[in-house]
Amino acid sequence: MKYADFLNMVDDSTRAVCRRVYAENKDTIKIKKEETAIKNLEKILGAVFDITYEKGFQAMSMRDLSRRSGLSMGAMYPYFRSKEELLGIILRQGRAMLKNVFEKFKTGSERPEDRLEKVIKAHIFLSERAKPWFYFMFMEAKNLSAGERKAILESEAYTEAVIVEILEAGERAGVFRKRRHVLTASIIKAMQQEWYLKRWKYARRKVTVDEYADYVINFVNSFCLVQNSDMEAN
Amino acid sequence: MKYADFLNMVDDSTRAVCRRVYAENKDTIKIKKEETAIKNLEKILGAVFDITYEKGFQAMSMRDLSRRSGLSMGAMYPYFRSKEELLGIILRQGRAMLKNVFEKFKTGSERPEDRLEKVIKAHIFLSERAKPWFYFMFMEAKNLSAGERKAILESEAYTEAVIVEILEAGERAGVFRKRRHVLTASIIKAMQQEWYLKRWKYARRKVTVDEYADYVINFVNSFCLVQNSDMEAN
DNA sequence: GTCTATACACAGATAGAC
DNA sequence: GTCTATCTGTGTATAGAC
Repeated sequence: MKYADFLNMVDDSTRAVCRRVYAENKDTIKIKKEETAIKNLEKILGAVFDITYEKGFQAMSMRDLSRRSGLSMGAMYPYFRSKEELLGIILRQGRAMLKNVFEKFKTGSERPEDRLEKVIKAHIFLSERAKPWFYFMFMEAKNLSAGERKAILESEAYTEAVIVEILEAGERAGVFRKRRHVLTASIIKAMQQEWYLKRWKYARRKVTVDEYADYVINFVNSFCLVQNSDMEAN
Repeated sequence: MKYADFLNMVDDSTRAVCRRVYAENKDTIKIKKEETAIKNLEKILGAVFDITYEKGFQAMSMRDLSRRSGLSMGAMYPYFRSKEELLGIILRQGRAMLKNVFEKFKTGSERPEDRLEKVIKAHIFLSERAKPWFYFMFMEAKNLSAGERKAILESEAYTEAVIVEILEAGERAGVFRKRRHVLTASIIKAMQQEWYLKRWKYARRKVTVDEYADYVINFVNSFCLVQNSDMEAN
């Protein structure tokens, strides 16, 4: 699977995501006209990601956000009751995106080595497609209320458990070596995170997401596969 | 090399670090008595790390810091001119710790595979010894002034370059495979970061730093070392 | 050296005109 | 729906007593 294939399988365009955000928060968003709401949500969320990437969510003032989004303070607040609620909306949506993709890609193939590759790549490709969301979720996860924090941890545990399950199935099937699968899964997640946490590095070096994903798969297979026949360099 | 061996080779106890912080900032710190200064620096830095781990440096108010450190506002400010300068002092010291350890461990052994192991482990062990410093440096690196930001990037590039150099030497010596060494080095760094970014996870699972470091070395060697089957094929 | 009290800028949030 | 003007709390930093 290549990134181009992935894009054909999911619709996580900015517009589509904002439409979902609107639909799922209709009770708190005070704007009635859907088109207006989606258009402004795009401006607001885009501005949040830009500013947050530069200096973090805490350091972003609502005046910063107003300036960058092109909306006045009075025009923004009908979209959320408080800055903290805005944070919650973004994190909830981000988790939902990740979970949806995992549900879609964790099944289907029969061979464990194919399932592993699909799940790892799906995560990396989604983080490429929705880079600002992933960067945001990681960086702002620490500033959360108890409830939000719990949700993040559960989301982390879930994606890790999916990988562990695949590794165990592969060991039973005799294609993966006996390892400490929980540790392996953690390290795989670290490799995936690297992609969206150090976005500037790979952009500057002109490493594509397909190259990176293939490199990770190769790295993981060297360690996990029983017969180590990765003759293909890179 | 085990963590216990590492601890015998470096002195990065809280006290020793605070002594160095005082020595290197004597021009801006207004306290004359060294003992008083070091004692209070320990309180201040400890409180900064505690609060920052919970909610980030930006969200930490100076009143928070005063309460947690046990010093009044008036008693803290002689140690730094502003909150931003406090940030700078911590980051500068953290970079120096990392650089010192790298300089110490990157040479010595002759065989590239031993050098690689030593450098990887030294980084992980230092991050264990000085966990709050590393977590802090990673999480707060984004909120920096231009000068500080540049220094962080150079520090990143330096540690990566050391690893790349070892991988290249190993390839020339015929012990490491031909790979995209820059990508490998990036991924190794991601594995190292995992240890101090997800400290709670490994603490809860009772994974020791020696276990983690050995697992990483094993993972990396699977990918990098020329295998017996390869040599037979040649 | 360390304290308390305070200056004053800026934060998040809202009211009310249009 | 969107604007400007404004309320009120909290932030960083300092002055001056002890």
